[in-house]
Amino acid sequence: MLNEHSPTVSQDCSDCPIRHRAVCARCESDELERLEEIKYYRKFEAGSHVIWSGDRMDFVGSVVSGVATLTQTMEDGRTQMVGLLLPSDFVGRPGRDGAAYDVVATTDLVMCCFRRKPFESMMDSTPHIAHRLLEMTLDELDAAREWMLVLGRKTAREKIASLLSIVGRRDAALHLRAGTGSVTFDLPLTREAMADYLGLTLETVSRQISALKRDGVIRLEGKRRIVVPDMDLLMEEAGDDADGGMLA
Amino acid sequence: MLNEHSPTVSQDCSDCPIRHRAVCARCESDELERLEEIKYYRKFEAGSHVIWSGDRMDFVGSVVSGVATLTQTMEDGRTQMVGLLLPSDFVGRPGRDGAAYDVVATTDLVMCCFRRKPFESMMDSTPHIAHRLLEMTLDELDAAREWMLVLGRKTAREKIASLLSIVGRRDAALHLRAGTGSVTFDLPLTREAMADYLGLTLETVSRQISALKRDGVIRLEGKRRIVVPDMDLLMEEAGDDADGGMLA
DNA sequence: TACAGGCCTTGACGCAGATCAAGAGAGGCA
DNA sequence: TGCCTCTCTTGATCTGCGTCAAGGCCTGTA
Repeated sequence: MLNEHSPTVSQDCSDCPIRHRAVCARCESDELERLEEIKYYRKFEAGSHVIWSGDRMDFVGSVVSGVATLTQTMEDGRTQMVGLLLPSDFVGRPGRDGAAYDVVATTDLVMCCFRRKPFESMMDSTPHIAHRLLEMTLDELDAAREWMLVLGRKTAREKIASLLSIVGRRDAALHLRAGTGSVTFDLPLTREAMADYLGLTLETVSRQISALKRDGVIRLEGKRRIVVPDMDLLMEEAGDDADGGMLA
Repeated sequence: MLNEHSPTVSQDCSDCPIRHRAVCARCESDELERLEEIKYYRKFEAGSHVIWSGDRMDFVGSVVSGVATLTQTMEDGRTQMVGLLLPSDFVGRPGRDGAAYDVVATTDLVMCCFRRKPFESMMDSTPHIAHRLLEMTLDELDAAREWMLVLGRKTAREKIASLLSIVGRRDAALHLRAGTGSVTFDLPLTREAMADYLGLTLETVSRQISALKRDGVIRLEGKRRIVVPDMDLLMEEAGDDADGGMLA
């Protein structure tokens, strides 16, 4: 839309990195062929808007690579992130014309898109897609509720630890590594974006990250790469039970 | 379960008060007949648990009348409400064995229940149910995200106003009254439950309600009945645009 | 080499809301 | 009638985080 530099990319579903986690995960090969006919790839540069809140939304799609955020903004400028979109996450709401939130690429982003109307009719005809979408939506609802606990009841330190543990676990799951012991991952968010996620100010985020570093809970390699020597310790700092939250 | 006084109630779907809003809203009469065969009513007394977090969940269902809450509790006792279940709302997660949250009746409650397994197979065979459930889940996700903004970025006064405006609008929608001008409704929550919903303490809730009363934004008839002389004013106090949130 | 613009860190101070504490209503029950 | 319990209100004080402000680091540009 706004971004003129959105070349399309051509790729085959069979070697798609999110083939088994995205909305198409349950599709049989014939269903996949039909999807393949209506899909197209779009690239977004870091910082660009994928969707503007209130705009008409004529496509839905999956994040293939990169990270995007879902944010709400109040009239006076206060903003709250309400979703963090990582590879395999679904964007868009079938059955609704307008977008309810801003979607912004925080890194370079590749999305696998479908025009909304054809996708909606495919949903009606192929239960595997509708079923998978329901499952993913229920997972997102769980994640949102987990986040309500973070926003409503956790301290600033616990909030930071919660964010790191969630991203760490998602990253571990994506790369099929164990979600315990030492974990290293990129956190592709500015301090301000983290603050918007956690309902904090960027100064408080900075202070608490420094404190966790000082206490040996995390190490930084550069500004954005996080090393967690002991994932269990981090989760304890997050105030979660040892068996963690309910992210898929 | 815990409540020994759970007599079943017999009722016909055709004069069910939530017939056109619940998970069965889209069902044709033959589908309704099949649902009617596997449904049963349960009553819960105010204060009793409908479901305990972590327990095996062998039924799903709809709230027919009354109010229930969905809450999470941390090990040290901090609790956050993550859902407010009003008539027509769906309880339970098809495809998952264990309950993720506590469900507690805050008033006397009537639920229309289905055993989980039969319901799941009906979902597979009747797309109207699965489709409606997806739609309701997407609405709930929107409501949860709306609530994340409330929890993360709003002041105590705005939080109270937001809660009142959401319950007021839901109540107006249920009784098919206009959602503007003067509105009166029951708020069947204790100050503590409101605090758990809003990420506040009960003292702050009490103080802010007194302040809104003092400023003429609301009036109380008894402790639980709220009169909102001007719904637009309340929504302004909530920090929402005049056209409000996105609750269905 | 110098300068500008992002992004991040750290310090000082203030305030919204938490905490601690006391007491008032309003049933329910003997 | 009196007592108990549950819920709510209000006051006094404390504190975690926000706000304001200054400066450091890194990258890109000339």
